[in-house]
Amino acid sequence: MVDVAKLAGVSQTTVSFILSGRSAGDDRISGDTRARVMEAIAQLNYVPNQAARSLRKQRTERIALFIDRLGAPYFESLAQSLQTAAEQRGYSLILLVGKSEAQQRRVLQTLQQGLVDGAFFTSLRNVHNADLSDLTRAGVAVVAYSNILAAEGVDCVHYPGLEGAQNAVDHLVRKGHREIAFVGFEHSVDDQDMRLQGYLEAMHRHGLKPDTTLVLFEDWLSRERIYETALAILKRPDQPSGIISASDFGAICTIAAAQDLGLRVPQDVAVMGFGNIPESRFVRPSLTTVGPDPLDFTPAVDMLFSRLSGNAPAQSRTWRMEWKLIERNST
Amino acid sequence: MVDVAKLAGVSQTTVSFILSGRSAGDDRISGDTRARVMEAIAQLNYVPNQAARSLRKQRTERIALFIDRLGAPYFESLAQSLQTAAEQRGYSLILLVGKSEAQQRRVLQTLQQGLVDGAFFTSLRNVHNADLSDLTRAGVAVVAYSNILAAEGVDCVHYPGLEGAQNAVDHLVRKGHREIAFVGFEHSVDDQDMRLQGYLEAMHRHGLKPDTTLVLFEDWLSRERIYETALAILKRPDQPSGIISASDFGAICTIAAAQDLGLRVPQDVAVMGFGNIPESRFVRPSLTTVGPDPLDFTPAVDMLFSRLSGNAPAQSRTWRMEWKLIERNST
DNA sequence: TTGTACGCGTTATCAT
DNA sequence: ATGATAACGCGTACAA
Repeated sequence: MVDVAKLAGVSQTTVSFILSGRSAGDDRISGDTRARVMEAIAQLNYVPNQAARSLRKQRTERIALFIDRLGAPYFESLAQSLQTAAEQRGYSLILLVGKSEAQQRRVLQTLQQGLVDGAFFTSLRNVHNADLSDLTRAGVAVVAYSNILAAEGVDCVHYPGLEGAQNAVDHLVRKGHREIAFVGFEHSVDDQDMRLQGYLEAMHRHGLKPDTTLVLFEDWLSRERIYETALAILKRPDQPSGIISASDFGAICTIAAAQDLGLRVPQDVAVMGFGNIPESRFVRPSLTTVGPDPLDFTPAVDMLFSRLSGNAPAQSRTWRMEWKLIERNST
Repeated sequence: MVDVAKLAGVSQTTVSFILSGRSAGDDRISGDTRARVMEAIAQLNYVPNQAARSLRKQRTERIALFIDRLGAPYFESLAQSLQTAAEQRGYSLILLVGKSEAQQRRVLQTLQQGLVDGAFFTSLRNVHNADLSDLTRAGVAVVAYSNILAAEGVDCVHYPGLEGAQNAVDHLVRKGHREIAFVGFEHSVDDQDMRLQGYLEAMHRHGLKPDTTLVLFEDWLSRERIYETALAILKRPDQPSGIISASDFGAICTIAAAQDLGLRVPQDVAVMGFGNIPESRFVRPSLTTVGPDPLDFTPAVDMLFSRLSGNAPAQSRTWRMEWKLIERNST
């Protein structure tokens, strides 16, 4: 910046003023000076240094979206919404990925160190209330996609896992099924997801015997593992006639397993999933699923930016997503 | 840091020394002082400020992976490799997403402003040689996944799109097909991808008439659009008996379109894709595809880190990926 | 309309 | 074994 100033024959202050944009509607800098400075900037290929700017302004003008894996389409539209909203407000979006506990803790630490002004957490196993409080205390705006996380000043997105699973069971019962299996994943002590509970309650209500298989959360990420699990279930003597998979991902692998055993879907076994991911419309048979439709995260994004601009209440707010049962050809 | 120093009764310099880890094998700091400082840090919940550290050290100890969309599984394992390698070396990984030209340019700018020390570019339409040169000039280590990008000091990952497409055609011809269509996407002037060229050359070699449909690059991201495109092709009077889709994504939608028209895959129409994404194994029929197997990006990751540590040659290096034809049940 | 001077929170050099 | 001091590059209150 000093070099630019020197070349333009002005002081560094003037350059800074021009770049900070505060001179935009201002009458501070003369058109002539301005032109000379811009010229010098172009000539020297100058770009302001973010670290210095952040240090001085005490904000980064960046936000982060924290996910546990790439390649999961459910949060793709959230990322899009966040990025669009961020750009409109002069922020930029970065994505942070953490799968293992160690990775997630490392990411939390970089967040603490002031990497961004605001962060959006998707449902992550190793992030706890205390972590979120630490962040808000450090002045970071936080929104979390979770049914159980709760911390002062942290806004939450809730999702109807309980009701969704109940609807799924009701749907299959309506279709005449009585042996309905549930394939989900093990949660930690706290069952934040509630899909398993919804399944159990609905089965009980219908007087049906529950039949649950829970894979490890880590394995939930692996198509191979779910395929094998489905295969095992479908080979049992008491083979169910309906399978509810806790994710569309899993449901698709389950359909593959069924077909490989010579079973027709939905005639011999009905399969449904959760999430309404784009893929669910383009597998054959297309997948009956419980999920958002359309997938619009705007309210959640707005919560984050209202916190960033400081006009959000001190207490937490909640936005509850809606999930519908979308009937297609797999049930 | 001053607060910590005060509480521990030492100078700020000492605290810095302890935190920078330089005292590790050193006899500089006495065990006693060290303990007092750590105690104070814990008590005050102190975390060092990244912006200040970056400003002073002139490096961020961060690297970035630049992709054009979430939810595309092809680069998931690259992200994993990068993150693992980064953590081993004390770096952290952030993901940058840019789909539209405007977004990609904005991301390039934040990169220029010193967001990271090194960046890995996946094949992006609006990033050009000049952009990469600008970055290297700014001291950023750059590796690019691209067949045509080339800039001094930028390492590249090449992929065999040409040969891959030729193999695809050969495979279908061997299976007895003569009407083979290619569904790809429009590239900019420069055809960096080479899959179209490979298809054309192989068709010519076999004395077959090419039949290509190119969707807009933007539409390539949309399953709906590719589904419709496939539908249109399969409804033509001169319906092809084999379709090569430039991505597994597209191939899966093509299979759906075929099945919706009552066509059996592969008996009535054979379909194949590119990429060998995990999903390709778990759709039914499973997908014949041309792609890496296993998907191992280690050499590319090593190139980036050797640049970061400064022991890389000034000129560019190249690593050429291998793609195999993986025959499954869709052909 | 422009310039001077200071501080943001670190690390690094040097002196003690 | 520890401390004083000077940058790193920028934004802004205040003076001119």
